[in-house]
Amino acid sequence: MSDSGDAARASIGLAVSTVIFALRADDGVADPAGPADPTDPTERAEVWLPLVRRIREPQCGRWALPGGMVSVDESLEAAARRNLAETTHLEPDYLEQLYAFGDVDRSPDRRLVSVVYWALVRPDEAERVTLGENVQWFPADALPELAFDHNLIVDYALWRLRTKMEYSAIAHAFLGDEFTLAELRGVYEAVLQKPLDPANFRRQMESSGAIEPTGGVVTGGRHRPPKLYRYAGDVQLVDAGPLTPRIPA
Amino acid sequence: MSDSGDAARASIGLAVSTVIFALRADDGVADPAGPADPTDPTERAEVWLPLVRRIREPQCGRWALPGGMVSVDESLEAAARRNLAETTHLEPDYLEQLYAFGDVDRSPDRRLVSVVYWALVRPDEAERVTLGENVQWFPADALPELAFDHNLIVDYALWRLRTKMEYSAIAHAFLGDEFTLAELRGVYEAVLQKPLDPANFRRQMESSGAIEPTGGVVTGGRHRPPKLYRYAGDVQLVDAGPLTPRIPA
DNA sequence: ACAAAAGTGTTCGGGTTACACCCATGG
DNA sequence: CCATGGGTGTAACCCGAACACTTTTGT
Repeated sequence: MSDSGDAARASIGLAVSTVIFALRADDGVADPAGPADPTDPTERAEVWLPLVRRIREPQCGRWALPGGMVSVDESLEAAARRNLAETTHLEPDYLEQLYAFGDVDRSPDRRLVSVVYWALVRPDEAERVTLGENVQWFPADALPELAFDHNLIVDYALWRLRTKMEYSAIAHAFLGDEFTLAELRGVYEAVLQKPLDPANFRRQMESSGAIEPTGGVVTGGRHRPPKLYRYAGDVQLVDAGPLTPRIPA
Repeated sequence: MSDSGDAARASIGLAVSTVIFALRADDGVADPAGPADPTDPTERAEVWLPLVRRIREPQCGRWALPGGMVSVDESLEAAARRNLAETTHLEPDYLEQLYAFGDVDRSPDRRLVSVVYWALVRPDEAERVTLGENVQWFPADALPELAFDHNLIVDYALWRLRTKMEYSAIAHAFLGDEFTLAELRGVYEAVLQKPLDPANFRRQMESSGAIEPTGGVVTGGRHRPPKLYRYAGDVQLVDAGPLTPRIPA
């Protein structure tokens, strides 16, 4: 944090990028008759993310994480949100810093340091992403070769998502205000890629105090109507940065 | 990660800082009138860190984290190591990125983004720190008012240290190659600030597979000679950055 | 022999896992 | 009445906390 220093005069570019995760059913483009609703998170959902195609050198044509340079008058998170809105029209509820990537040779052009964020968005938010030649969704586990070190970055973000899902309450960022336990369990199963026991899952969630019943139910299914839940306000997200309130000792 | 952009031309300063942790006995130098009661069973080692005094504006005279600007030809971690060596002569074994701090108003001077690292050093390494008017050790839990947002940064680093101590194997970074279980337990007790049951601690460590006996013992104490241990090579540090090998699914 | 710390054994209780079983609804 | 998922009950198991107890040294 000391100022000046000769070496600093040659400027280092400062950029932000964001790994955006959403849950989508594997609708299978090769199977257009497929009945699956891509917005239904309960139907064997998977983790997807939107990428943008680079339209200039270097790495022109390659898919890359959305991002851009940081302005002098905006914070890192503000820069991430601005770039997200500009490139994908997304305004995620959950946005957390992931890591600062700063290897000397990570960009073949000029020296660039990228502070990378990761975001979680709900299906209805994901709908708003303007698709086209330049923006498209990809399944997180089967990405093409991306620009720069972005494959490494996505892998790291995926690891963080899965690790954090096990001890934190971030799953609700994929859901709306009200949800059934089956939907919540579907989020966990999609991210962790393994089936969970419905009975034990219910008890763990209820005893954690993270959720509370709204009183409503969902009718229309060919079975007993499930209760609706909402997240309790005092949910601890744990380590969403230095400003997160800590659990008292 | 896109290039150019008008807003980027006004340069943003990129700095690195490091929070260095070491364990020291509270010798009570700062409190000569009442050095802790030697019979007090709660007395144990504490977490200390070295700070440097700023010798120019802004915030001249205030204590601050060691750090400096990043050169165009060095990675972020290399910049952290270089600044550490220059200001404190430390070359820590354990060095991990903590967070990138980039609020617009965090430095009253010009716009500065700091990528902060945290390091753990052994007592023999800590000895090498050149003390004087400009460098001094402070107990982590009783810091003076530091420059800029460095109090916030240290608090966050402390939280990370204590959180990670509970699920990772970073404690060995405070110790030499060989150590007794009492010494290892002392590290945990100092960082977590609570006594641990020696019997259960032994079993947890032995069953974890993180340590293995060297065969040697320590003679000279007025008691049964304790066995010496070393860390097994395959210790998982967990989330020391994107390049850390992940636990297989 | 005694003190002190190393090291072992055992019990207890809370939490997780596995799975049997009942409930409510649409067809 | 049956199929389907929602929801409850329960026994087995695992693991950490607590603590009594034995071992081995120096004085």
